[in-house]
Amino acid sequence: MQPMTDKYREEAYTHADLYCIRHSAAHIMAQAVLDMFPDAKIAIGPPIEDRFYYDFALPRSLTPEDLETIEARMRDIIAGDYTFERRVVSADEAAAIFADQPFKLELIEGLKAGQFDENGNPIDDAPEISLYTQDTFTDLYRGPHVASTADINPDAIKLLSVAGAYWRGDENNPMLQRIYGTAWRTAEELEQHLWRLEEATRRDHRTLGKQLDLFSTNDHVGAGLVLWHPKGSIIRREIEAFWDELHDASGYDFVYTPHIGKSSLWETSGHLDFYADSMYAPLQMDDGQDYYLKPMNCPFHMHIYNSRTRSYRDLPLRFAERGTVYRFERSGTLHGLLRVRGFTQDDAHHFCTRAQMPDEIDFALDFCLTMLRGFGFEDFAAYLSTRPDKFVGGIDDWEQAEVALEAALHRAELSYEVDLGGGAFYGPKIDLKVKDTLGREWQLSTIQFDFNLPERFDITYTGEDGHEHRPFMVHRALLGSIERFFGALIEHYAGVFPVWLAPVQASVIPITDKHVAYADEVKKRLKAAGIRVEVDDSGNRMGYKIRAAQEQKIPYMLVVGNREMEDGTVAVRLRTEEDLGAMTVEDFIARAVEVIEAKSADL
RNA sequence: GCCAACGUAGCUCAAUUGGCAGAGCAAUCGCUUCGUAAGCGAUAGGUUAUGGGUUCGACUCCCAUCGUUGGCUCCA
Repeated sequence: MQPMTDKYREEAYTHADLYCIRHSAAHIMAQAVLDMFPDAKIAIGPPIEDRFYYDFALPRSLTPEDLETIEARMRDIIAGDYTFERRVVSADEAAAIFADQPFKLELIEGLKAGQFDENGNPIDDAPEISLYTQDTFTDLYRGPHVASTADINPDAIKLLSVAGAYWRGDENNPMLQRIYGTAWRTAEELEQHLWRLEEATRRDHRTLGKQLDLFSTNDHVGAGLVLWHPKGSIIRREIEAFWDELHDASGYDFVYTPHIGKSSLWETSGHLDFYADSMYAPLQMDDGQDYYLKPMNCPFHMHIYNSRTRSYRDLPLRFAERGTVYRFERSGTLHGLLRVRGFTQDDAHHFCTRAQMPDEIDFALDFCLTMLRGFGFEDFAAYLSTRPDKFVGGIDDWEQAEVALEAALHRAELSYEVDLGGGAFYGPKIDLKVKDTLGREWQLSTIQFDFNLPERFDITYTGEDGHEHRPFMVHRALLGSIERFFGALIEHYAGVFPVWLAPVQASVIPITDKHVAYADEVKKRLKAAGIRVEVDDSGNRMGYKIRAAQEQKIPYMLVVGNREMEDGTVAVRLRTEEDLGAMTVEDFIARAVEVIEAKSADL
């Protein structure tokens, strides 16, 4: 279980040929853009995961047609078989070469001072300045490149999109135009990559949410505020029922707290100091008080803790709540269910003594994995974030907490990356991401120490020694937000939910109107067994009804005609297109109930 | 918030240079009563996101607002 840092990852990629291919492709693209816009100012153009980009300041906005032109020009340059020639120069020489390229001059200054490299990443030492030239284009780059432009496969490159990006990632800087492209060794690899992109589109939870009638948002309600439709709500209720069941079995106390609280509460918690910008504006009432919609549940839980004296005998104490919180996220950041303004955190706060703390973390991580595995996620990526430069609390507490987090990761046999100094100012944390069937990572769970709020709310317990002590407090969210989790779940399953989550589990399909009464009878019996079932009594033919059920990804289609009516059976067709033939209603119920109770992925 | 694109029927999309807003699916009503992914016909459905402007005339051009999308920034 080796920790793998970002730096290590980047190193590994640097030496791979795809890194060279993409970086070289970026340079070729920059040359193509300069051919088209001789006055263009070029910024940076690094390879990134699966792709590359280059940023430009251009006299006008690029259009999708421009991308085609640029791509065609890139193929010409590739066909030209121009060598990538490396040259080491002094900073002054470099400055002379890039005299009319202000972004490059800034980078050269950075290289000279040893502040950041040619991609704008922070570095320690001043490296030598090397240039690469192909044909008419020269760029700053440490290397390596492919030998010649002809080493790029013209059938394995594609420009993907154009987007705005701030120079050096700082929103106070000018906005540049960024062209994203992708480059691979072979046309097959490119094809595969494009297929993955299409597959991601096919699984898009926003599209599926509409098709399956799961949820919507609405101009009249407000951006980032989700309406859960009946079918989406069924899934949510199943998620929540499972969540309740596990929490009940694991020593949690359930709590409920209000949606708003007085300004003084958020002053005490510090939220108004740090996060006022992303909180909804206050409700100003006649009592002279300002009330705020809650951006977090913690302050309320603090007050529940503080509502009486606590003994070490009470600890560990675990308050759990699915609390709906509101954050006024910047408009440009909203995205389907994944980034919204009103969402339900599956929150819990653990309070424990110093001695209990390591076990408490073990417990929290185990619990987390149990829950996520229950939803069919098997592949996890863990991230440990440690103490930043600015922090509150004692260094000893931080160190013990970090040790406990790391030990829990080892015990759970999770590989993880360490983000040194990446923790929040109030405590170190573990973030857990799940990988879906396409290998994409979804940030869901977090287990996070807090050395700030216990202090601010002055929470204590009476120890064995009769004195007051400060408990350790841990925030913990497993699914993160129910909305975001739902989005991830939709995409993970591509809307083809396991039976226990499927909004409609069985569709009874009468072949003609004569069979509707029997279909209703079947429905009644299935319903009594707790199966979510509907009868398709539309005037359509059987084939049409099957198609309709198939499109709604309903797991079981129960066809009933004369034969079934006489025998008291149903003809079972699965959404996998497998035909199980006729079986008695009791047999079907037994099978379905077993699958549902086991939360099985199979039908 | 920033850059860019977009917003037409419940859904997916058309509509020539500014000149009568249309199709498929879904819905409704008929006909059909059918054996494992779309039977036939008819009807209805619109202040073209909202508000303003230019014009004889605006879905089309301009401005503002709201929303969506791709990114950037942010994400307690």
